[in-house]
Amino acid sequence: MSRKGRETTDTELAVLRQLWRRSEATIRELTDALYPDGGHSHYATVQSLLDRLQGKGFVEREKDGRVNRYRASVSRAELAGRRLRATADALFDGSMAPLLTHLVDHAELQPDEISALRDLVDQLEAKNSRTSGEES
Amino acid sequence: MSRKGRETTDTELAVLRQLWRRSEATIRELTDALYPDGGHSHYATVQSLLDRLQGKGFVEREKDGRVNRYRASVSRAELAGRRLRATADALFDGSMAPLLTHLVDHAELQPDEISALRDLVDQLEAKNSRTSGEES
DNA sequence: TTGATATCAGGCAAATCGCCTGAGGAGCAG
DNA sequence: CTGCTCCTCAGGCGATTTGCCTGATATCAA
Repeated sequence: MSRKGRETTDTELAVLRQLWRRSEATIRELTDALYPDGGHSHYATVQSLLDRLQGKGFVEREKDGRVNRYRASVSRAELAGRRLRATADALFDGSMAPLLTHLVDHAELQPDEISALRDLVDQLEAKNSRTSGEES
Repeated sequence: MSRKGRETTDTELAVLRQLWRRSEATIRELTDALYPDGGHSHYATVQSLLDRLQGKGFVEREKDGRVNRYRASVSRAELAGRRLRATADALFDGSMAPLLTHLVDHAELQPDEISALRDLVDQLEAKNSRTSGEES
């Protein structure tokens, strides 16, 4: 126990972002993307970030010849889910409903997003009425 | 800029929680609630937490005779909004919609919560069609 | 060999966090 | 007054985190 700080820091997240859009990358590629003029030290910085991400289980490493290839082992959506749950736990005793309400009120959705949301609610309602009173 | 760590730590949040349910409290009351067997040192700990919360603008202090009375100057919902926005910024370039979708899919809502959500969507749709194409 | 590159081990300064000590002031009982 | 209790404030401490960096080693090609 004792994850003290955040789950991921901003710089770690910057690395993850790159991995998400590439699905796989070497340290060199990541360094070039994040620090276009970076030298040896920035390379090592990225490596540190990757090490820590790996320690947190957010990144996987695979040797490809002489170089290491990294890929994200957690998706953007998963991370979002973790953060949402963390927020719900911290502020609403684990209940997600207040977050939902807040989002609907403040998300400034586009019309198409609203109708997409409506569809989701419809599906949810249908599924729920079908399985009401039964276990999964 | 550069808020490095979290916006509030867990212990700071514990203090805030107490303030939310009391609306006002002295350090003594907070200490008794958070550290039932706490002595002078825990008292000072709570004071430190309050100082930092005040520095972040989350708490206000008011002298009442000899003692200080503290109250939260940020609501639970506001803090939730901040965290949601931070998550949206970090993971979805500021867009709230993906969070909403994720929640609807994973929050395991109760039937009454679903219908409440439907009502919210209805209102949103109505308001949106009324003001479409105009500024506020 | 020389040079470029990749990897690892380890460390560093700054900041944060939770906690704590110590000094001093105000109030009250004896 | 002398104690005693309670509150406040200033300041610091050790542990940890964070982003960055140095230096050494290994592997390849020219």
